[in-house]
Amino acid sequence: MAQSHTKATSHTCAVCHVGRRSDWHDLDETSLAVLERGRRRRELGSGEVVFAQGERNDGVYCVSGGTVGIRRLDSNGNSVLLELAYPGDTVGYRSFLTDSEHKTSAEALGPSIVCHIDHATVTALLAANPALGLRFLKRSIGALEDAHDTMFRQATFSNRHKLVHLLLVLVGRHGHRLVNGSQSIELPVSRRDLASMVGTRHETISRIIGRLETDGIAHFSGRQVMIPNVEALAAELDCLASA
Amino acid sequence: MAQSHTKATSHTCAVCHVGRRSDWHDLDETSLAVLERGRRRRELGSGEVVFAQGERNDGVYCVSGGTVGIRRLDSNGNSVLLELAYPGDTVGYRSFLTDSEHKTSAEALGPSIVCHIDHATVTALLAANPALGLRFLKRSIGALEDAHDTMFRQATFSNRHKLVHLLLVLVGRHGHRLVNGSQSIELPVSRRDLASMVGTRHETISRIIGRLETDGIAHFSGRQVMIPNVEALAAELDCLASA
DNA sequence: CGCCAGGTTGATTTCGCTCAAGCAATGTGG
DNA sequence: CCACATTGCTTGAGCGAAATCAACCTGGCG
Repeated sequence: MAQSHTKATSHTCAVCHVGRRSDWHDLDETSLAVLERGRRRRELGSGEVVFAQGERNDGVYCVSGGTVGIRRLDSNGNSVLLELAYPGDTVGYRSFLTDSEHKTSAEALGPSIVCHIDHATVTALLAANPALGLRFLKRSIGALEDAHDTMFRQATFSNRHKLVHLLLVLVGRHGHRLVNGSQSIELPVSRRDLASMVGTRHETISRIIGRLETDGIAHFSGRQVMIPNVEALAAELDCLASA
Repeated sequence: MAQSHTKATSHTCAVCHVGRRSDWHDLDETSLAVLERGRRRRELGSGEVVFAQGERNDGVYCVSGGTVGIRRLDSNGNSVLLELAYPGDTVGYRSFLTDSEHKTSAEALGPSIVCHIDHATVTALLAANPALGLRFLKRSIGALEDAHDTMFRQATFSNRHKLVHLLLVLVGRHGHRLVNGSQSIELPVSRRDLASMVGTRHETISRIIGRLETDGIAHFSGRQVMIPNVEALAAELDCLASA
C-alpha cells in the first residue's frame, strides 16, 4: 500500500532500482543532471492512469514502484491487458519514438510510483546518449518476442494451460515462498483482466479456477492464490512438450 | 525450383524497390559500396527457408521479391505463422541486434528473392549510419503494435471475424481488382497456416470458409479467392464496432 | 440501509475440437 | 502408363468446452 512519502531530494533516478537496472543508469554526469531537472515523481493509487490510449505523447514514464498494466481498449468497452510493467521498466517510449499518440493505456494496478520524464528531456538525453536509444531498441525487441510467445500460446494452448502458464509467470513476479515450501501470490489483476490475458470470458476463468481448486493444484481466495506445489503446476505444461 | 543465378551486377540494393523504400535506401556513397560487397542475392522456391529457428544469426535478409513468412515452431510440430514480410522488409534483424539465435523461422511462401547481408557488413553499416538503427527501431515498434493488435483480436473476435479480418488484410497486399469491381486474391498461405493465424484448427477454417461461401461473401477455389463485394466483407467487422 | 462492482454459479445453446473417412492433385517407382 | 503413396483439403459424427444469459452472492461505500 502506497508508502507515500519519500524525502524527494534523496531519491534520484540514479540511485533508483539498485537491484534491477533501469534504462537510465548508464547516463553521464551532465545527463543525470538534465534527467533530474526533467523528471517528476508521481504516486498513483490503484486504477489511476499513467497515460490513456489516443492521447498525444508527452514524454516517457519510468516505473519505480508497484505494477503498471498496459491495456488496449476498443469502442465497445472491450479491454485487453497486453503487458505488465515493473520497477525499472520504462513505458510510453513507443509512442514517443514514433512521435504518435499512445496506442495503449497504462494504469497503476496497485499503489505505484512512476517518474514522468518530459518530452524535451528525453529528446535531449537521447541525443547525448546513443546507448539510451539502444536500450529502447532492446526493450521493444524483447517485448515483441514476448508478444510472439503469447500469440503462439494463444493458438496452441487450451484455456486451462494458458491460465496455468499465466499463473507461473505471476508466481515469478509476485510469488512469496512460504515456510512449507508452497507459494503464495497476490494477483495484481482482476478476474476480468485475467480473462482478457487468457483470451476468454471471465465466467470461464471462474470455472477453470474452480477446476484447479478441486484438482488441489491452486487455492484462490479473492486475489490471494496459494500454490502448494509449483512443480505440479509446471507439470501441467510439460505434458504438452513431452508428446 | 530455386534457380540460383543472377547477373549479379545489374541489380543493386540501391536501385531495388523504387516504389517501396527499403531500409537500405538512405545510405551514403561509401556505405552503399560496402553494402554491395557484403550482400548476396538468393532466389528461393516455395517453402525454402531463409533462416531457421534456433540457428545462430549470420546477418540480416532484405526481401526483394515475393512473400516471406515468419513462423514459430515447437517440439510437438505445432507451427504458427506470426508475420508476413514483403519486398522492402528486412527480416532477421531482431536476432542480429540482440546477438542471439533466431527465435523464429523465415521461409519463402512462394518464389521469392532475398538479399543476405552478412554480419560484418551490417555491423559496419550500423556503425556508420545511425539512421539505419533508427529504421530498425521503428520497424520493431511497428511489428510490436501489429502484434498487440493481433493479441487484442484474438481475445475479442470470433473465429469468423478473425478470418474475415485476415482476408481483408490479405486483399490489401495480394488483391487484384477485377473489371466488375470485385477482388481476386491468390492466398500466399495454406489452410493450415490460415488456421494458425486465426488461432484455430484447419478443419474449422474449412467450415468457416464453407459458411462464407454459402453466405455469398467470398468464393474459394484452392488458394484463389473471389470477393464480389469487399465492402460487404468489411461490414462484417463494422457490426462489432457499432454496438 | 440500499446500492454497486466484481465475482460465482447454473441452465442452455452454440461452437470448436477430435477422430475418422473420403477426395483430388501430385509425385514416384515399377 | 499405371498402381500406389503422399499431401492438403473437405466433410461428417460425436462430444466436450465455452459463450451467453441470468440469477445470486459478497464486500465496500455513500
